[in-house]
Amino acid sequence: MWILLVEDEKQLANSLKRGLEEEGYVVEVIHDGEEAELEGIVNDYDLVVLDWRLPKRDGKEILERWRKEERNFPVLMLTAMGDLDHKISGLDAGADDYMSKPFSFEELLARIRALSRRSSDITHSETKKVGPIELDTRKHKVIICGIERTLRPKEFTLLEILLNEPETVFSKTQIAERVWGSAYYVSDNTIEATISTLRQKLAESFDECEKVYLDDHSHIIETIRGAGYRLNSSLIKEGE
Amino acid sequence: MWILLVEDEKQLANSLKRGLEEEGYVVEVIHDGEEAELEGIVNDYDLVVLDWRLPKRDGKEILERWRKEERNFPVLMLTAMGDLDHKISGLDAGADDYMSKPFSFEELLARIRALSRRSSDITHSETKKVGPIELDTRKHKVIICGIERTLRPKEFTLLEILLNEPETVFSKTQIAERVWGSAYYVSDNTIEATISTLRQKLAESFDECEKVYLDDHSHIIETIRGAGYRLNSSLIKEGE
DNA sequence: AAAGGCGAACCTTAAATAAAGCTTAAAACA
DNA sequence: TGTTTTAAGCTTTATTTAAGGTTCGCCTTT
Repeated sequence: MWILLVEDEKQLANSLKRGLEEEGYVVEVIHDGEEAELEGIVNDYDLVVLDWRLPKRDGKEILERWRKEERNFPVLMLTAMGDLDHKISGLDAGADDYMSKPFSFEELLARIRALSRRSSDITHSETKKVGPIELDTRKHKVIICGIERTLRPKEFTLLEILLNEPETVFSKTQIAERVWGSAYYVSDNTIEATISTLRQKLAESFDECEKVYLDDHSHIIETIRGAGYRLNSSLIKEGE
Repeated sequence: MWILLVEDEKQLANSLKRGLEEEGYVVEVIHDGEEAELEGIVNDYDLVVLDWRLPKRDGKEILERWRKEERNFPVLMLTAMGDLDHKISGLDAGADDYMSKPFSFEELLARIRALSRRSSDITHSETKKVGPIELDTRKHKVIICGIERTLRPKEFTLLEILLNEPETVFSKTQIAERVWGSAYYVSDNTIEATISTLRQKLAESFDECEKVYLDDHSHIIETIRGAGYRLNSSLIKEGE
């Protein structure tokens, strides 16, 4: 989760940054309106916290520019207490939520969580299907030839990634970042072990299947030596 | 079920809030028109109870603004006795029902139930039935194989959520938001404890049942580790 | 050009560790 | 008073680590 925090009061900005980082967010702080506008156009943040009163550019201008450029990240605006006109104009300009200063950090956190979930709910489709493998995110299950099977959380997310972009090879680093949140503390062996158990479960399901998709069911996830892993490509074509 | 109650008489507002919370609704009270307008734009309530005579903004302005923003929650307006003009203008502005003050709490409840039922056919019918489990929304009771049992508000709402979408796995966050109104001050343990007592009550009821649905009645609500909870799927198919 | 050897990358399994969830009673709330 | 939340110890399950085993590509040798 990558958050841009636009706030000119440096002390406030820093304490928020620290707090958010402790919660596991990646936070970039910008104190200045012009710079914020540019960064927002260039980068695709997951969420922006935007102070409404800023030097050089005010929040409204910035936000309108972003929306014109089709930057659709959720924006949480910070306004002065009781500043009603600004709140309304902010919502008109495309802000998704507002908070009046002063606010508690807990409340900020809650709203950030709510906003990021709201936007991810929309993009996340319910079921994902590639060939004979179907993933039901809502039920948290894989379905192979109609046979259901529950996976453990890490296995599930890993498979989800591979299914999302079949044909793509995912490196260990990419997998670590997307399943574990960071590549930093995850050893290669951890990933290998997870791949291994996932493969076994998939193979078992395919064994029960009437139609034969592959000679060797242990290769539903292919290893590309030195590069990473991907879904077996013959599976993709076959199933469609 | 998340209700916004906009009412400037603080004493009335508080007693209504308490009553509705005892019924298992999550209630947010706002005493002031301006703030109500904003909150209604930002949040997606399931229903709004809106006093028509308010300081700073009147009900009509607020409601018109909401409808312009495509906030389509049902709105129940509260008007002064005999105030016919306001009733008409309110219904024109997009209110779904009205009540004249003074009213009885029971009547308010009845209308809230009617409105929420109307707006989403699935969510709030009088009784809900999934397999052998039947829910009496009005009395806060579960009926299992004809045997009634009263649940506490939190237990009831939680079960209601699971019954509403059987097969779906609900995360702790989702449960917290829908039963407690917000996820951030509810600890995991609170949810676990509620699940635990709910499970025990359900198990006791199933024990008295002649027909056997499950081997182990403590698993009527299944845990999907790392993902959340859902109704036992074998129960669903069996009962239909 | 084939055979053999070597090292890096990868696999597998079980054991150790860590995390998630359960339950009960007691405290706090309303 | 009845309901909800917290706390603590406990159980279950998931994840990581560790160790030894494969496989593959590459380089050397013949």
